[in-house]
Amino acid sequence: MFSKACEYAIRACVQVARVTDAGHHATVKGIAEATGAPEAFTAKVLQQLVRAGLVDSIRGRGGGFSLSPARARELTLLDIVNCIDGDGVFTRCGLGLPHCNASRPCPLHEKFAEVRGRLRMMLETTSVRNMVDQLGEANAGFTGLR
Amino acid sequence: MFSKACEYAIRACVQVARVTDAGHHATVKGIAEATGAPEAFTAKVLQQLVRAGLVDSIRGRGGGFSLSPARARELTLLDIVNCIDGDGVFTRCGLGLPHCNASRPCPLHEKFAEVRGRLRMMLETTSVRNMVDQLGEANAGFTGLR
DNA sequence: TGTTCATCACACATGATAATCCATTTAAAG
DNA sequence: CTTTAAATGGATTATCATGTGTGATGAACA
Repeated sequence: MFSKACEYAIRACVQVARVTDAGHHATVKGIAEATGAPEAFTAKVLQQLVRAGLVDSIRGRGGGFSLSPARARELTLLDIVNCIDGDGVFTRCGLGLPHCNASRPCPLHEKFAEVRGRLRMMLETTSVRNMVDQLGEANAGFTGLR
Repeated sequence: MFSKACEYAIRACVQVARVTDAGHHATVKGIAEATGAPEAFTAKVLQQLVRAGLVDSIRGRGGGFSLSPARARELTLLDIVNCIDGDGVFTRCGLGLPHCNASRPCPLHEKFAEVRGRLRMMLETTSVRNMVDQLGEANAGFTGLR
């Protein structure tokens, strides 16, 4: 469905928000451990998120990544997916036909559009904050999910 | 969403059914041209479908691939997707968490399950025959869709 | 019986994604 | 001012999906 990079990005954002809530900056090392993602690759993905302005970073000792409560409330999974994977998941023809569109639909076009619309809606209405809330106290480390 | 191989497989099945309806056997060359897929790769995908028993093939001169009307009515897109891509699309965690399941769900689990269920339902209720009917007379070559 | 047209099987090549490595920059702490 | 901890950026490698090539096999036809 999504690329690995995108999956790591979503997990990372949730973890960054959690750590920010706890009053610290999140380091690549800590994020990678908590989310079960490779450290170097996580760093790459985080860079993309920072460059796009989705999360903040502070360099140097004591630095790390952060996501303010206000931003975590605004930032949706759709934003993250769009940032890493682009909008291909929502726009590309399900059968891979390059010239398929509303006016010249492939036999699956309508049904696919409906499913993808739901996916998009689901991502658009789910904020990073929602994810953190869902996690709750039970999964103290996120690690528990692995 | 699906692999290229899977997209080609679905397109190929539709074309095979069309040609069978017209009373011929479908050749790799013809299928590849009609569906706009690379010939050698199409051949490979068709082999998988044949081995799995989803379509029939006859070797030698005058041979090719066929899909009887009865089979085309039974054969669903879900069968094809399962044959080529497996069931990962429907079972894998949306965030890529290996230990995510119903009893230990990730924050997105429920919502994802709902969307994937719809996708699955959509594929399960769409037969190759349905696809051929949708195409209709207007797109005589399938090629028109490209 | 040999030529031709077709699938079949397997090896090979290419390209994109995933993952790693290393040097550089930045900033706090000692 | 040196050490240490951290992000950043570029280059490199690994893995896998995608795509190609080549020979073998089978069946019809002349």
